[in-house]
Amino acid sequence: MTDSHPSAQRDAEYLAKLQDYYADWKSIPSYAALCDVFGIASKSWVKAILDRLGEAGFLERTPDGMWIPTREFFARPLAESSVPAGMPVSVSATQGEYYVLDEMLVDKPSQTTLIPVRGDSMVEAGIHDGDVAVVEKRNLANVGDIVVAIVDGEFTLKTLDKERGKFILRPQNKAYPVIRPQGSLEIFGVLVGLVRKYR
Amino acid sequence: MTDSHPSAQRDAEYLAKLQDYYADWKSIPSYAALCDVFGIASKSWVKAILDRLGEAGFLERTPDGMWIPTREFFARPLAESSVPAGMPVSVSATQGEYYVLDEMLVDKPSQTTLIPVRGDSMVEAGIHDGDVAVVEKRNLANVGDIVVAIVDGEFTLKTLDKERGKFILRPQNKAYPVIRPQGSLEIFGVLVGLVRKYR
DNA sequence: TTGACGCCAGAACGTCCGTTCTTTATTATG
DNA sequence: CATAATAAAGAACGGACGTTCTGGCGTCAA
Repeated sequence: MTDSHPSAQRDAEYLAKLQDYYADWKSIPSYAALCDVFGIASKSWVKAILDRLGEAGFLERTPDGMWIPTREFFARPLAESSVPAGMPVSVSATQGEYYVLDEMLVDKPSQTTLIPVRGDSMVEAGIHDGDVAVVEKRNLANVGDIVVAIVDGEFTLKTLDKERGKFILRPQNKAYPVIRPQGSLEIFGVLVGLVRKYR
Repeated sequence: MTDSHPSAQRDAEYLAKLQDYYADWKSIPSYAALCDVFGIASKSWVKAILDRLGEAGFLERTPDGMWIPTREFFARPLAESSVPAGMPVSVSATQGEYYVLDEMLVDKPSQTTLIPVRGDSMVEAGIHDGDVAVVEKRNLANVGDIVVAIVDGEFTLKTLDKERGKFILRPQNKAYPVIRPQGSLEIFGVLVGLVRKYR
């Protein structure tokens, strides 16, 4: 392992402040503005901090010299269930499991779309009204997949099943009927992820 | 409706180029660099373009005068459920939709962590074994929030409730008992989002 | 044919920015 | 107590940046 700077913990605080700032403004400001963000008074020290964060892999520079965030900048720790309350999360200790939510859920960005879920026909699969479905667009699916099908010109989210050699759409709520499409069944895509926002 | 400028079509091209640039570099460069991006030679015209994109709602300025993208800038294909069967949904894959999910679920990156859910004590709230909880770390929560509490040195995900003036942790599964902590209750964080990955 | 306007280039200017260097306070180390 | 490393402040400077103003085209209507 290469040298881990002695300023690792402090840099983690600075990184946290920068991440929060970026979440608000989607840009990395000037050194002068970063003085306020970091709560320090000298531009040269800000530069030193950014240089270290750059070496640590959280920031890059464009050919013009502008600071930009890297993929690591957006990653978040995936906790083990046994993590104690302390929570240091030092900069150099990044080799744990980190995840970017989009990368986790989206394999093929160009073929993935987000569809809000309406209704409660899939509650028994844990899919509620207001959830957002992450759907990979393709027209082939396997029995057991949850698919977005087009029935009567409307999207519908159901489990794909087979009955006497024909495809059917099975809701996960006993109050809803099984859909047995006459003729062909048009599949828009396959559910690959689900996202819910609280509050 | 206000006046729609005559330069609308050209501005759309400029916007597209800027979106592509932003997807690559995650920043909006200086006017001089934008001359190259847009393929024009005068900074003043770049400023005029950005001013119009700002008026159109695609860009904002920070208090320091720096240009930043707005939510409109990241227009992504969030389909309406009533969309008919045609479905182009061919938004170019180059757009900044890469970090949209993160942005949607995470307000304060530095205080947000991902915790895998184990067990089925919250199934009736649509939270299943294997889901990933997006948790904002703080020790204050309101009654009704779903919180990550620390009980016997282990994380547990429960709904926070109050009973006879004391906080209790209520599972959303009739097979599990309500937890009535003696003494104080240590709250690790509040559930702000949920993510599930299929297959 | 003449303005009026959209589109763009170029120059001028003051200010702010990033860099580097020097200096100071604080903390470890022995 | 001495020494060094760390953490930060501050000044100085050249250049880049954003802004504004002026001017040159092309085009379309009057």
